[in-house]
Amino acid sequence: MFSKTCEYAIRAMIFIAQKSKNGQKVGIKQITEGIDSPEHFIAKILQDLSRRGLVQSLKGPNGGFYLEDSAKKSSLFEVVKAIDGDKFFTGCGLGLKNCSETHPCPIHDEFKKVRRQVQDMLEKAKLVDLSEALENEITFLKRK
Amino acid sequence: MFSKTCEYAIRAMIFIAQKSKNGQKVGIKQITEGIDSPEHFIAKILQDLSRRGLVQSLKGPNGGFYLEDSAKKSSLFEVVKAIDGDKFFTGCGLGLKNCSETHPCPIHDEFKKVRRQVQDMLEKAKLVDLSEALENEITFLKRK
DNA sequence: AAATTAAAGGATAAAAAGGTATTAATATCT
DNA sequence: AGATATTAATACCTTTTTATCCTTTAATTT
Repeated sequence: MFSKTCEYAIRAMIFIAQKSKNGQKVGIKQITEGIDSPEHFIAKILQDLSRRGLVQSLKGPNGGFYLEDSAKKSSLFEVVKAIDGDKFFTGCGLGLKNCSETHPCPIHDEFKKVRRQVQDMLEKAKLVDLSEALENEITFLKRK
Repeated sequence: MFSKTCEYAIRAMIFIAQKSKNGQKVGIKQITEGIDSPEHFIAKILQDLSRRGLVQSLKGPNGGFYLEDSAKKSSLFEVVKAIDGDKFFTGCGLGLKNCSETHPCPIHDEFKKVRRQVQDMLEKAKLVDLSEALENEITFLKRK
């Protein structure tokens, strides 16, 4: 469903959300450790998300990644769009260029329903809430 | 959602279903033409599906691909599983190895719902029905 | 000034997508 | 029956995209 890059991005964002309470920041190494991902790869992904303003960062000692309050309110939908683009949410399920309402592909209507549901699910998934569930150990990103 | 290979596979299978009425067969070139796909690539995909018994083929003059009655009843779910595997339908949405009911990832439950819906949609999508809609020009695989 | 940490850019590896050439099977035509 | 034409199967090669790694630079604190 998502690219590997996107899976890492989602995991990292939820992790950062969890760790960045009252102004705390979290470094690449901790993130790598916390979500079990390749260090340099996640660094590059976060640079990307940082440029787009989805995550904040600070260099230097005690620097790291963190989320402003406004960023904590963002949803997985924004993360997914930033990394994987919106092809899934707007394009044809069978990859046809000229698929449309008036010229639909064989799975046009059904696919539309499904992707609407995916989008709903992602929009409802706010980083604040996800990180809270993580904090309360209702959900997990790593082996116990 | 699906790999490009899988998109081609689905398009090809629906096209073959449409063309293989009363024992007729359809060659690679026609398929390529009919679904707008790279010739040799689709050939390779069909070999794969043929080995798995999802499509039938015959070499030689007037040879080509066709579907037995039983194969026409198969659904897109089987096609997708044959090409992309069942990772999407069984694996974790965030790519976690050890995600489970008792140790769920942050989107575990929601993802389960979505993928259940995708599977339902694919299981209901039988090749016979899809090819009929195509025949009646209710749906399309190519530019008009 | 020194130490720390992210940013940036590129190098390498692996996987997916697409292409080429050869071989095997089958029908048709002598 | 045998030769020929046709068509899918097989094996291998190239390109493109995705994923991963490494090295250097820039910013910030102490």
